[in-house]
Amino acid sequence: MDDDSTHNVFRFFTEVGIIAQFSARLIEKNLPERITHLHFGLLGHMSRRPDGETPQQLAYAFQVPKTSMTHMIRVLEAEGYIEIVPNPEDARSKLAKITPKGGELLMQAYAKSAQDAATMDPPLLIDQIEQCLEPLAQIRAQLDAAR
Amino acid sequence: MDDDSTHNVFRFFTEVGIIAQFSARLIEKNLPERITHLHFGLLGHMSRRPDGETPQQLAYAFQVPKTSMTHMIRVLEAEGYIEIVPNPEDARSKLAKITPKGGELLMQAYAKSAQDAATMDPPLLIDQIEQCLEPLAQIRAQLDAAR
DNA sequence: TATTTATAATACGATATCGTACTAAAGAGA
DNA sequence: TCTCTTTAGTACGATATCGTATTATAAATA
Repeated sequence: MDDDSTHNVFRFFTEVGIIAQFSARLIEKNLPERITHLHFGLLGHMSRRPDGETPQQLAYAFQVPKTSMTHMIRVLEAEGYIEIVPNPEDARSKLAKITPKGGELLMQAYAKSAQDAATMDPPLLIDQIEQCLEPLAQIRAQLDAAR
Repeated sequence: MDDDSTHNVFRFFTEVGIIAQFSARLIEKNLPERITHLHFGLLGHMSRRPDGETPQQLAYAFQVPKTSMTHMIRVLEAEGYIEIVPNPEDARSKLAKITPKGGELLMQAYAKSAQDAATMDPPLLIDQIEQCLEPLAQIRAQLDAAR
């Protein structure tokens, strides 16, 4: 890889890192006290998997250590946004599933954040966002395959 | 903003969040124990500002609370990667400057991470990365202006 | 089957994050 | 100059992160 490409890769990571910070703030502004953007992501993930997922799978999907995931799902369970049930296929394991209250939180935070995003000043650059979407998805898939 | 655009904005934030996680791991793999990708970012930032910056400016630039920045620069100082000197223009304030040892760390971590990035399998999608770079920079600038 | 090895989750402890309250200096206005 | 207000940084405490070691179960193999 030549120096120019290397430089661009680092610039890319820098921009992505800053934008990720901004989006985290945008969403957390519309979430209750102890709930972070990662919890929000977890709820969205689970809402698409009604049979539940194991803590292991969730840790892998969100790229955090297992112990961190243990803590996160405990917070979500303590607040009633998910329930944790035994895994019928493996007695060592568990399944985390979103509850109706969790679904409520997800939808409301989504709606409020969408409203915030829609009323930003200066306005969000929707064209640029849509232009990035496919390449970003490809890059993410590639990084995922490389680990 | 229509439902479709809203959906795309959230998808965009999701992809960006996951890629940011990956890039953080990529870099932290080549950093010493207590040093994170944010410290790496701080060193890069300071290397472009030889006169130093105040903790306040750094907290703003990296979108973290002042108290978090206090802690981060303390770690960097304790390890000798930066030095903290009084701000000659304001006795309440300080200036953080990168040291030669910090410059060393920055360069070595950069070189190692570049090497890792260049040898990934499957290989990094340089074309897609370069294709995103300008729109991402515009989106970041817009988010910056909106806060 | 009995034993060994591998895996899922967690307990625990060290460190990091970040909100609130505080101190000290700067800047504004009488 | 003498308040009054604002601002830069930090102490402190509650909670979060994450590495290491541990427990329980599953899977592999003798």
